[in-house]
Amino acid sequence: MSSASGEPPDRASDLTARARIRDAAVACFGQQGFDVTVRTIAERAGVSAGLVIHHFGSKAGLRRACDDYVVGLVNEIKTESITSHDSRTILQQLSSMEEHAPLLAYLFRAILAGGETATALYERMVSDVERYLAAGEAEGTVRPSRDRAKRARWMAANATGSLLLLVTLRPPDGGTDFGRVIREWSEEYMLPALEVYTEGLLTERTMLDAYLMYVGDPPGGTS
Amino acid sequence: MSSASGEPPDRASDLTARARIRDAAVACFGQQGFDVTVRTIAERAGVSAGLVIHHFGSKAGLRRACDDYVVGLVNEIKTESITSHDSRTILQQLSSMEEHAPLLAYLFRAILAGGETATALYERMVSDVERYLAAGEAEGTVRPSRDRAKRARWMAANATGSLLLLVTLRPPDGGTDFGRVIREWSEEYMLPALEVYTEGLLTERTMLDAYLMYVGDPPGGTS
DNA sequence: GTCTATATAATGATAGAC
DNA sequence: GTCTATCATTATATAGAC
Repeated sequence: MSSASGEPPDRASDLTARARIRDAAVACFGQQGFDVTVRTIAERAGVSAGLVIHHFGSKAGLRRACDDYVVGLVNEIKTESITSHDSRTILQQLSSMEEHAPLLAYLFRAILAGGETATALYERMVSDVERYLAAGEAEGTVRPSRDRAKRARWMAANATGSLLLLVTLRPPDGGTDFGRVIREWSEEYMLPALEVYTEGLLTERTMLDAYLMYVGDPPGGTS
Repeated sequence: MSSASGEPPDRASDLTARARIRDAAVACFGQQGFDVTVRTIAERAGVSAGLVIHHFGSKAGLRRACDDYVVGLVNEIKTESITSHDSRTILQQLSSMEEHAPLLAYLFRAILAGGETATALYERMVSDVERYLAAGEAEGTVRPSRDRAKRARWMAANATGSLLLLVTLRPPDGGTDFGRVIREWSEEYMLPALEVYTEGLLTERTMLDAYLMYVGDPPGGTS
């Protein structure tokens, strides 16, 4: 089913200048944000600025191509890890692999910049969290919530947002080292998070009950 | 101690074009980020672009002036609320006042953009949270943490980060309505947060104990 | 396919009239 | 103090040679 002998394999077509430009763009966008110039990207890819436009039409076109490429890669990684029954969130999965650091950086730049792709990627993270919460509840390690979807959204927002904050507040000279950021994040927030998740934060139920009352839910359940 | 009768009051000097430009800049920066053009700001202030530069030297100078102005205002509000024994975090205090929406928007844009001012403002939020945690522990409503500073940092990061996320992900056509964002934030995250804070998330201590062991702390305390 | 040279547009900043 | 007109720079995008 392959071609005639002696021919190079088909996927070598992904090593053309077009692919090199795309890879360079993902790296540049991730490290320096979407304000990088086309010239910088071209230099990194070892081509001229004109060629970049020639292949992608415009800088916006290049951005779209990068979005598609990154989303596709994330999908691949997700699929792969699902079939291997890996029960970690997409963030954990990605951050655990050093080779995916550029991907992660791009992802966070995209979220930082807003827009449709950012929303889509974030929504995927939310549903990941919800799935793992459901699994935890099923096996009895996670207390059921009155609203699992909201809890998932809250936890995803906290994780993503606090990481976002680390990325933006520490302006690492000239380029974001995502491995470092993730390490810093887990070292800094693991203890307080586990503490509150295990033992709670408040000693009284008054605030929760007051809120439940306020939104019309009877406090204490039905029993 | 005042000047001769008939003169206009001194603080009228804050209503000059310079002040109008500064106010317009704070609003524009807050709504659209720091990429807004000087011309846009000038138009909003009702003056020419040249006058903006004339008063502030450069766009960077204008940015600095806005930073100083906003930090000053935040200080005022903080001082005011401290003397009135208001026990809310700076975020809560600011968000409760509709008239401060532009301030909040600017603050978050500054954090989003990174830099010294952002770090300073964020550190202030962190120490706010730590102070309120200490007060809660003192009056017995908050469970003491093994590391209060880290807990404060974690909670501040979650609150600020999740809000940041809302701001960036919902690209409100042409300008961020911070009142709406804050309302959405509290409606969305209040229940899951209170739930976890009151009842905890995990049913077992295994993860926490394993972590404490890992970092060298004996689980379960000293008794 | 790829490069060099150039057109075009936007923006920050300057100069000088009023 | 304020405006208009203009400059200088930078960046995207185009045109045409090779």
